[in-house]
Amino acid sequence: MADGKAGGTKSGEALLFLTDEQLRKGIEAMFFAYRGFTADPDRILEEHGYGRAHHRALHFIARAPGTNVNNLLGILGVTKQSLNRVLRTLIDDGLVESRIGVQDKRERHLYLTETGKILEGEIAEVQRARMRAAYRKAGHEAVSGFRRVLEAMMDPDQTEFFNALSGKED
Amino acid sequence: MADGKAGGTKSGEALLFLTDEQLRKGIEAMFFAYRGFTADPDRILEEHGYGRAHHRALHFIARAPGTNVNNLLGILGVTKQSLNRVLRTLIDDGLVESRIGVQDKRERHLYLTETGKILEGEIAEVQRARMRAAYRKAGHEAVSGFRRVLEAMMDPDQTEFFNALSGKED
DNA sequence: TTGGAATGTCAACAAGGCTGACTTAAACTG
DNA sequence: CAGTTTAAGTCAGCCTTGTTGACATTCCAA
Repeated sequence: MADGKAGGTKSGEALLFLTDEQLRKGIEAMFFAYRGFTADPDRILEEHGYGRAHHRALHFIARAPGTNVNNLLGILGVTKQSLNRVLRTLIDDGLVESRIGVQDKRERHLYLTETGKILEGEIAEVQRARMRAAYRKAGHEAVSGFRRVLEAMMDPDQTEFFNALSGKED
Repeated sequence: MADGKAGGTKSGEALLFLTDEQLRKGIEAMFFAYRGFTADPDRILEEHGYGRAHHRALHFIARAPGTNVNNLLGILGVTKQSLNRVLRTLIDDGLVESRIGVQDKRERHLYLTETGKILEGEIAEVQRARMRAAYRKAGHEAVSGFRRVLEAMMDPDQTEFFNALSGKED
């Protein structure tokens, strides 16, 4: 409390003078934007009787086909039991296939079926569409700033997952 | 599908060439960042036996003291029954005060009590701290891009609430 | 061969969304 | 003034998605 505020130091270039008000706007922007971000997927999922948890599973299985359950648990940050319920549904509905590991037969490797790929693709497309539109509205010079702030906001372990998923090149 | 890709056109300045891969990274960044964004508040809330729903109510009451229930419903995008449960708890616990309207006695105007202000302030501070740190890490030129993309991602009605809450000046 | 890891399953529970139905009080309107 | 609409609250019940705890199975590795 006693620290910020006054810019006793040098330049003004590297130092950010962020009022609580500016920070609060950023916070509220995150809140409202996240709602928009999930709105389109939610609509499609609802038609199929699924929720966000199903989407998250589909997304990351699509992203890393053959991933095992433990890895998925780490990424999603939920309990085994919670994920299992969702996964069970997706497997029973024929959207996800669970193959027993070859080297380690305890592990189950997860893949999307053709049906699974269709639904995942449909959802991914509306989500990309919104992202595309947002980038376009904001201007391309906004994109890198957006991404940099988001990455800086993650917890370190989340950042690891994020980077591990990245296809290296951006 | 047949359109994007090839940059047949002029410059390259105004046009964005966004691969699905780049969009996907933005999507995943949103996912992981939002988790970071809520992590600190969640911790504090848990100590008090509250959840995110309580935080959202506290936040917007703090932001717009004297707001009525209907307005809050609009901002939060939940049902009356859902909000009521949370509000009931906060009122019973003495964090929120509900005053009958003067002009319109049907309305209830909501205010934080001193206790409510303390908890809200505590949560707001850790959230601002993370936002501040993220801005600092990302560099100040990233901030405006971040904000512009988020605003562009909102649904129009959410944008309205967002702007209505803003103290005009940024 | 035994300990531990990975997975799955059952049961129970809680938070926080939802819908629908209904009440009360106040305000508005013809 | 009567009737309708609006704001809020409440009751009951449902769903998703998170949580714990207990326990079985499988199978790798020391």
